[in-house]
Amino acid sequence: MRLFLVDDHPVVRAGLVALLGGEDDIEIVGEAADGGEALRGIAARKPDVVLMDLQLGDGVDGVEVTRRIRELPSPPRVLVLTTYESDADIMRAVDAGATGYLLKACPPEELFQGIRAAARGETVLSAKVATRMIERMRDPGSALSAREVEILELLAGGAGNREIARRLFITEATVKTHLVHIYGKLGVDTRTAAVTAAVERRLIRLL
Amino acid sequence: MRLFLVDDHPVVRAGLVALLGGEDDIEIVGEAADGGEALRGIAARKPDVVLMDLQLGDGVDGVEVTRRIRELPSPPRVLVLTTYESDADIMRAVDAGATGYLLKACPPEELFQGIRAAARGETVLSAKVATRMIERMRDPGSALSAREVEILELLAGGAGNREIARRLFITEATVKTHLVHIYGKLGVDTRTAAVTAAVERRLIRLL
DNA sequence: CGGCGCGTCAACCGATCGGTTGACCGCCGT
DNA sequence: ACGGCGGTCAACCGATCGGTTGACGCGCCG
Repeated sequence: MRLFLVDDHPVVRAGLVALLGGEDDIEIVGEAADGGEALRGIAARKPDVVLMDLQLGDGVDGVEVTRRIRELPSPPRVLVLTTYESDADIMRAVDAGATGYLLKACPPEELFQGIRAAARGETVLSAKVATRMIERMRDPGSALSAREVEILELLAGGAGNREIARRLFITEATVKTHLVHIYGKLGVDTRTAAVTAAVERRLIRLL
Repeated sequence: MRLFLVDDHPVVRAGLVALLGGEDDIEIVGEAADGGEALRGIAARKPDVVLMDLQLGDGVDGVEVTRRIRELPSPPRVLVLTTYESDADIMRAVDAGATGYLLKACPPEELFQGIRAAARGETVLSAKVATRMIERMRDPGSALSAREVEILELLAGGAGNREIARRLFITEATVKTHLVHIYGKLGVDTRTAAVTAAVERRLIRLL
């Protein structure tokens, strides 16, 4: 099987090469440190599976690169191998066409099996990632409404209830009602915690 | 020179072993995936330099492990090798006694030279980290103190003044004093705005 | 030596926030 | 047509926060 590596850390690429060198059925046909290199290399080397990090450093998002790869003619499977397990990252990666989602902290054997499974077209998730997903399924009510996200964005800017009310043309009372709902859905109990929780889940974006 | 690796990712450890295997003057005498393993291993193997990741996964902070290592009798140098370059991480690591701070994204050659420099007791910083530090120096007025950053991090977690006080073993009054200073330096006037401002300036990192 | 910045603490005040209860309206799906 | 959900508003209370003033000890640097 032909494998292509995309990771901005030389150390990680070297580690994958070293680890996978012992697996006879896996051949590493190329590496890339950023999105452009990845797309060019993959078009040229025609791998079966791409191992993709989501944090590519140069500001490029691995999710976008994944999407572009999947738009190629007869595209390879893309297996995400990254550090974090935020549900937003997982959802976005799957949405972009990723075949699986593994964590860098997983034991090497899980990685080997995951790559082989991905090559067969199977969906593969790290244990921690899988539990996260089903927890999310179980409570679909935790999705924030558009209005609540709007409130959250102003919240992140440091606005007080009064200012949020003014900017959204509603009363302070309504803002407080929304906040209580947001707290409930995010599992927090202060405005500041709500902001960080929302950022972690990529519900809102800073800057 | 005797080197010890601390990183919770098997892939990264394998990568370091592979990369450093080509350097004749560097011998890897041990590895650890978490804080406890690290302290036991280092006490037993007596390395000259420890390569330390700050994100150790099991909830343990690499900074704390670094501090403990430096409290050992005739401690090894600790060279931090991690993914991020937030001011908070850098300052806390240096404060804990780290000899240097390198980024995983740095070219291997920089890593090799860094390890050798650390063994000689020199302070070594990645280029990006160094620029960050001098930018800080140029405008000391707006630079937050280590203590203030510590407060900011708890703030970002949604902690109230009381909880911050409890966790830092100081009184609520002191926390409020710090907050006023932080507001002044960041040019904001609420706690939530302080968090977003700090994140944007990469003074702290979420998650 | 004398500042100066940092970190610590105290007491106080008004403003704001967190949380609750209860209510009304409009839209959507069964 | 009815129920459910999202969005709106109100009034209330205790808890917390924001901001101020004033104070003390410490280490660093000129």
